[in-house]
Amino acid sequence: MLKIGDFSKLSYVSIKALRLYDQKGLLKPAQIDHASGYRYYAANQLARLNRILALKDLGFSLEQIKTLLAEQVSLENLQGMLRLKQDELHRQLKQEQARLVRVEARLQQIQQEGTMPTYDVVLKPIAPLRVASIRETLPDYFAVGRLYGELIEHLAQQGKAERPGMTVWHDEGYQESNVDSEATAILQGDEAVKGSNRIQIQTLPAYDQAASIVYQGSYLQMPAAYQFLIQWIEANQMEIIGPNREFYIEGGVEQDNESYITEIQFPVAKA
Amino acid sequence: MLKIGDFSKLSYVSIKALRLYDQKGLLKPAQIDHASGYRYYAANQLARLNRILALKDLGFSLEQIKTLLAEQVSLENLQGMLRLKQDELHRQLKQEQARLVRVEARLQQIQQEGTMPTYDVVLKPIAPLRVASIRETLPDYFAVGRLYGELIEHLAQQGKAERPGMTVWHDEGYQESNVDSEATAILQGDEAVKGSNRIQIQTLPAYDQAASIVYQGSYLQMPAAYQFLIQWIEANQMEIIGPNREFYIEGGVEQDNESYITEIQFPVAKA
DNA sequence: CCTTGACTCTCCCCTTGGGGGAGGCGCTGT
DNA sequence: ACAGCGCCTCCCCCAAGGGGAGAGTCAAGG
Repeated sequence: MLKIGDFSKLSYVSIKALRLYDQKGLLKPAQIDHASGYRYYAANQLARLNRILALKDLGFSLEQIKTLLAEQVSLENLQGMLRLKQDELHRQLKQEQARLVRVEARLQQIQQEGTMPTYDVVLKPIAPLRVASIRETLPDYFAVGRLYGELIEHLAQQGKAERPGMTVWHDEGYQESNVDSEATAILQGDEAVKGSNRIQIQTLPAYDQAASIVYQGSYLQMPAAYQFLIQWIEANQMEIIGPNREFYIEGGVEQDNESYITEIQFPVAKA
Repeated sequence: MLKIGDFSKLSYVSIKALRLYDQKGLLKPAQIDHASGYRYYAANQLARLNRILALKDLGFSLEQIKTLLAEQVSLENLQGMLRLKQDELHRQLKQEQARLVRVEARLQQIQQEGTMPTYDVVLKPIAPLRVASIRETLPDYFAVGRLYGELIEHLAQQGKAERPGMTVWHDEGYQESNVDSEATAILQGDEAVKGSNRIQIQTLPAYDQAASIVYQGSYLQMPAAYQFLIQWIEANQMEIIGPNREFYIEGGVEQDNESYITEIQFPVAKA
């Protein structure tokens, strides 16, 4: 019979951990002195402890190990849990690799710019979005303002207030002219709003991932932000899988207001 | 000014997290109503929040992000932290890959054996070890018992009790005869013990990693455990980088006592 | 103006796998 | 018999929030 300290040295497992495994029911000492509370381990419990360590090393939690060590666990269960863990590790591995790429991309940006990058790209999921919208091909990007005028007026006719605006740009890449634009007003949950022959009520699709940045400044300088975002997407080996969106978080009709805040989103997926 | 709920929806960050970032000093609301305690955020704080999210996504802790966001952080510091993170991610990646290999190896074992494997391989570091030892080339593995007799007698002459025994097998691979064997008695910390012309006092080298299993049973059946361990080492793409050791955790002079417990260790490194 | 329902506040407990330490006995060697 | 270490339980701590209680606040409709 070994006292906990001896067993700890033998197994390279801390006394604290051994007591925890006792408490969690993973490895009860072979004997416990009821008067003193001292734990006494048998040398052959080292085998069970080693099994625990091996499973822990495979990435299982103590709770999972407990079920894996239960007598009644079937071979299929065992294999199932291992396969699950295998999948999980696979996914984690890919995630970590992507993370590494992102760190490297940021290092490169710093190298090039000589300072902390101006923008920060965030990946986020995009939920489906109910909107009222007008889609039209316009001579240039700035002409979209007129469509918002129409939208606001349409809502006002139904006694509705102005809504946050968002533009969907349907073209792939930059257009000198003939810009396929969709101006939208974002609707709440299940709010009833009527459309018209120019104005459509629709639900925009969700995307698993979008790369987004928040841009503060005049609309005139926005192409630089676009360029940054598109470079980031390329550097991180992703591809654009849908039309991009512009959310006007704080905005208005002037072109060169430096305090305007806009969020640009590109739906993306790992290439 | 946005209330915390609006800011949360805008940023896809939970209210709980926003309050935490406030408390930790990462992102203080632009304004706080002193009477009600309500937090009010400005839209342009979204940029800072996005920077926080981006850095978090790179794997930094909130504390690290706080220092990274401090105004006085220099470009070198920034690059340094990113490089460090890059290294860390590299190491983690390799570890995860090794873990995945181990899961796959275990799945294969189960496939072959049709049951939970008999042994569990544990990787552990090996500390330097002070021993009294006799090294000799013996006719076979079992002959090592005689050397322990000598060791015990030698210790007894100095008024010392018996010590836990351990054998170092210096040959690479299995030997039919002429087994280069070293029987050792493990000494405590800095205990003074004299050697002799046959008995050496020495400190055995440390190893970063050893693959070990605990074997319970007769010495006669031990080769099966050896085979298992060596297969595991191969399956996990490691190589043996030193002589293996046998610790007699519970043992004696009989050959076929089924309750004997032995730990087998092979120093290894990633191939 | 009042009420109601949706928001928000602080405070507390919970998660994993133990680490650190306090205060109080137990074991062992001399 | 005593000293010194070993062991016990109990409590608090880590990161990054999640869940919920109880109480106060805000905005809109009647």
